[in-house]
Amino acid sequence: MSAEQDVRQLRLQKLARLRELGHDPYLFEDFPQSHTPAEIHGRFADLEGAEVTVAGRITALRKMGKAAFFDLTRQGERVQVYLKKNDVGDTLWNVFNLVDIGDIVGVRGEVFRTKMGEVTVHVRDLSVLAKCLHTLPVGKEKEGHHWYALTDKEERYRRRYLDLIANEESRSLFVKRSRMISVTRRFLEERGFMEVETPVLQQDAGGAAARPFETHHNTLDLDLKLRISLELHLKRLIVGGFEKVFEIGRVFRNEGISTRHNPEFTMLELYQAYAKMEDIQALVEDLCREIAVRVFGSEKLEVGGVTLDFSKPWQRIDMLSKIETEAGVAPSEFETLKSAKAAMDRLGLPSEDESEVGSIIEKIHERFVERKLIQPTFVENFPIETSPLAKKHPTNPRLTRRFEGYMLGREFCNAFSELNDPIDQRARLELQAAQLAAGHHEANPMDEDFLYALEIGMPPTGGLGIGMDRLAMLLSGAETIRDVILFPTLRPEGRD
RNA sequence: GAGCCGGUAGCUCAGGGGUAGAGCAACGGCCUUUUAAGCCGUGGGUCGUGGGUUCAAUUCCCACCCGGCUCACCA
Repeated sequence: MSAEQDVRQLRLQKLARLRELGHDPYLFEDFPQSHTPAEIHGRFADLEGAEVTVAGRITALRKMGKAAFFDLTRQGERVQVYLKKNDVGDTLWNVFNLVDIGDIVGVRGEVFRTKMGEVTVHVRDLSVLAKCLHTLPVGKEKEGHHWYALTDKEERYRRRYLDLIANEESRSLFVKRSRMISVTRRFLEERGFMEVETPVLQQDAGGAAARPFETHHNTLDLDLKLRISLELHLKRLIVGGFEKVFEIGRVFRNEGISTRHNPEFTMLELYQAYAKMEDIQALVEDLCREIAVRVFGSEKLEVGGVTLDFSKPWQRIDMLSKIETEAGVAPSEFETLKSAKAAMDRLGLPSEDESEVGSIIEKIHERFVERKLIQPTFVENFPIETSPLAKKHPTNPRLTRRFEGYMLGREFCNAFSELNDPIDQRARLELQAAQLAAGHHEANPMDEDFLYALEIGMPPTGGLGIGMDRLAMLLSGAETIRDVILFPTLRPEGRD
């Protein structure tokens, strides 16, 4: 007996026998519970001898003739249950003998402590609430050491429900991710931000440098794209008079998949009227500290051997100055395309396809600076060519009032004082549209309605975008973005 | 897209040109305070898919599929 299909047949037979005994698991609609496993342990002094009800999945089963112990696991918490034939009678004993590891059961019984000292529920009644028809990869565990957990990454991603059952670290990571987003939402609401929802389906997807997914509306016979950012609609709302808005939503980018990229991911964007870049920096500092404290319990987080310190102001660095110290390229070398390409050649980076100084600056920054930004850091003064929606720097028209946030050598946010000059914005979008027409799939399309909105008048505004998956990854120490996305995008399993 | 690594029982893995092994899980038996429960016994595999070489391929070769990592892409 081992082929998984045989196990399934056998368990279906057990299910049939349960029904013959008048115990149909699928007739139960609820199971009120008096305590969680953690409460039973934590309040043992009060509960000893008292009756409790608790339900969960059976994750271990130790039968000993006419008695048995089993573990019930619920929401990552575990409690041991003891059952013996004399206490429950023949019928319930027969029911119990049709139970397997993986089944979901509810029990009623009194709390006691075993000879070995473990707090345990002594069963008087037991209800099978769902049969598990397959062998469950639960593994075993003692003193924090695990045996035989589900480790195959492909299986964990494709069948996340098994991963969540088998790997407590995975379960708790997704709880943390959820709390991060919850804390973020509350943080913004407390500061007067209003949450809004803007269209996912758009005729032209702009606001970021990315290639969109394409789809089609049948009735309208209209080709549509999935959004690549939230930016342009949120700024329309600032024009409309909402002064603090945010959206936490899915965006879609039709690009390669890697440990840091999933085609769909969760973006937070917020816009605050009458605020500038520095105000947004303070907000990011406050938000990260809030998340660190309220989700992870401290202003200082141990991640991958590093202590991330959110208790003090972040370091601010100038992009070009840092490139000079880390890569040895002087700001003056970025004055012409020719000298910038020469600098790239000197650093061993391919320069043939480069047509803009700004792009070269960012590539050198990514290659030589980014990975060194371990503690929370803001990089300021991005080149104008790669920042088509940001206000110009007041004294250097080749730079913008834009910054990105980094920690652990990775980017996680992007923000700027928003460009609200409709004439300048038109010129920059025309340049983008020309690049798009020339085959740069990631360039921004022209958006006449957005420009019309700016012509109505947008107050000076600070904006921010945070990749919430990236942030979850960084703060939790996850190795890949797939570990913080419940169902990451994978190729379909080949039926070959 | 390129390179490297991997895919063997439900899970975690070993093996290796001659019809495949372990632990856990499963099945049968014993066991009324166990906890990686224990003891005795049993079954379980298209070795990712398809070709090729060979008397013989799970093993060697080629192609493909899926995954992982690194790089590229991500202005």
